[in-house]
Amino acid sequence: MEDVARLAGVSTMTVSRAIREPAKVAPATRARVTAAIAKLGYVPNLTAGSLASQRSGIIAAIVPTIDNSIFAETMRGLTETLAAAGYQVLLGQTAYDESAEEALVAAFLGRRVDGMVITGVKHSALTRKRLIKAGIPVVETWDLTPDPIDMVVGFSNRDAGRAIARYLLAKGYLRLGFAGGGDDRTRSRLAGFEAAIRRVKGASLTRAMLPAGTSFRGGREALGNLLAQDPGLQAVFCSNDAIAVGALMECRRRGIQVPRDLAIAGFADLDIAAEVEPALTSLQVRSRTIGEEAANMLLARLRGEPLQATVRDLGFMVVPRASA
Amino acid sequence: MEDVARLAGVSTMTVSRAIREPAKVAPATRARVTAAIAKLGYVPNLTAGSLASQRSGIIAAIVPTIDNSIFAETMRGLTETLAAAGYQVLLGQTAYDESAEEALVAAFLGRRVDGMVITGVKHSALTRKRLIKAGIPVVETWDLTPDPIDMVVGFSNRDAGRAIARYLLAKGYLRLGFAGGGDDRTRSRLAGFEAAIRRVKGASLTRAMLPAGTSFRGGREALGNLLAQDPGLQAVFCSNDAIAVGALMECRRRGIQVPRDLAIAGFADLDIAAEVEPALTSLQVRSRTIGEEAANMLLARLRGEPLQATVRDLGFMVVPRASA
DNA sequence: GCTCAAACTGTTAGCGCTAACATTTCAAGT
DNA sequence: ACTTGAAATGTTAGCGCTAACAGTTTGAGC
Repeated sequence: MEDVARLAGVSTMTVSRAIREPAKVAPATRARVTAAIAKLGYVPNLTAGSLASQRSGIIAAIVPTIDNSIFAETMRGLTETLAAAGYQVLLGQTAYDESAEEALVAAFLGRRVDGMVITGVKHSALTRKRLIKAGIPVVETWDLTPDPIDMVVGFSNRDAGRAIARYLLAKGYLRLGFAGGGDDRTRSRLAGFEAAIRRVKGASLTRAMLPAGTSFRGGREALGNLLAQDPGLQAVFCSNDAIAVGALMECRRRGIQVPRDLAIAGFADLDIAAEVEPALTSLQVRSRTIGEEAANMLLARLRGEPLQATVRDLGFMVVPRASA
Repeated sequence: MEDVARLAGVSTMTVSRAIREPAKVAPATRARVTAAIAKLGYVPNLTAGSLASQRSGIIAAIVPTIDNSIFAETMRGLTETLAAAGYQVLLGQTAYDESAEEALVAAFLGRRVDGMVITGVKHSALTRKRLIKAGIPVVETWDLTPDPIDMVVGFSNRDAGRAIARYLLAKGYLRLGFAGGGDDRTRSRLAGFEAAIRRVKGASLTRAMLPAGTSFRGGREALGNLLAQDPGLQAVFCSNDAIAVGALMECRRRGIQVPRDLAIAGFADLDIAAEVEPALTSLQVRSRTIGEEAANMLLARLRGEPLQATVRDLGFMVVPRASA
């Protein structure tokens, strides 16, 4: 930076300003600085800048996995909205492992990120404590809780499970199955699904629990598992669309007609849901909006604006298609 | 850090050492420091540490998109291997946009990342220049070039296209189609595919180019497009499995039997390829290994070890299944 | 008890930048 | 010419940590 300053005939402070607040530097000076930067190929050291300014310009985002495109749209919404405000997103994956989450949070806080977006509302006590102590804005996503660490944007997984159950029951399916992974949000969906079924006389529930994070293959296996438990099964709710597509493919392989012999419903309404044959009934959540809203809540807090609400419910919608 | 030092009755330097090189601190001292850290909830400021040590402990990775799970396995291999060596991965997405790539590279270099992994071998002149000037280890991936910025690990997309063409031609299919996006690697695959077809008398090629980054829906549309151009088409090579699955679904919808009426082959051998019905013939690339090898090459260079080779060809394999 | 190297701990001087305040410049108003 | 205040630029003092070296302690060997 000193080299640039010398070449442009100004002080380093003016170079710093020319880069970060061009409006505060006279046009002629700015031009000289810009030319010097280009000539020397100077790349400002953001690490030093962060240390001096106490702002990193980085928002950390933690998702279980990016394999599963469920979270991809959320990340896209988040990244784009934050990028427009000059922030960069640092992405971490937990692989549905609480201790990995703990380590990630610690590492991110060590980098003095300006804010954090974290999937889910269930975290270890230590993670919660650290986040609260850090005093940075934190947005939890993809679920709801009356008691967020700081802010939360998402939808009620429990209500979503209940809605799918009611939809299937209303269609006359009574012997229902559930296939899904073991993460916290899936369990909430299952709880809602089960609660709605319990209220209907004659309705039954068969479960096939999969490891968290499974997809197509898991769906195929789960279908076999469910049919082994209850050969008279009428409809299956899969806790994500990848599992549902796997189940659909297994039906095809076994000659089971969907939805005539067995109805299948998915969750998250991924691209693929509308494209498979038969098209998949699914529960649409506003994945991208979750990311955008998380970004907006973060930005509002970073700007010091008072927040309207710390809990933001974006809802969901059952999307009926051919499969159920 | 000073608070911790005071509470433990040592200097800040000893605290620093207790954290980073515990072996160099006497067990009793270490215990006192650890206790003080726990008591105060101290989180070291890695930004300051990076500035002082001139090492960030961060490796940047740039992929076109994480939507498409093609790169997910590579990222997993990379992240896990680097994490074991104490490095963290900072992920950036370009959305197949060269100027976005340029901006990302600049931002990452500003953070003084210790190394960079970047998808593909075609980059803007400015990006190349900056990376070379930065003097950090750089690994290009998912393709090959005799002239890498620094190192490259992947496979020949051109040869891969050629291999698929030969496979289909050997099966007796002569009227071939190609569906794929407009990125550099896809173009290489197409070039190889076309070159192999040209050498066979009577063989023909019909193309449907899609925007880079399309998936299921793009595959369906491309199939319609191809059949409109050549109703007598015998086999289609899709430049990734998502497109191929889309094409497969469109066939089902149109009552086209695969592979009897039309054969379909994909690329990348994603999980889904083996699970759809009929199972998808695909070209397997060692996605995870690419990530692991990229990490190992980076680490070797960071440790100052002499490198065996700067170009690493991991090859590929045609995986015949039911669809072609 | 004494030597001496190894093991441990402390001191000093930045890393490259920016916040906060200080100073200079300059155009407009009198 | 002379004030005046806004605009432009400069100066000073760190941000929180670590490299490099200096100093101190320890214990094995004689």
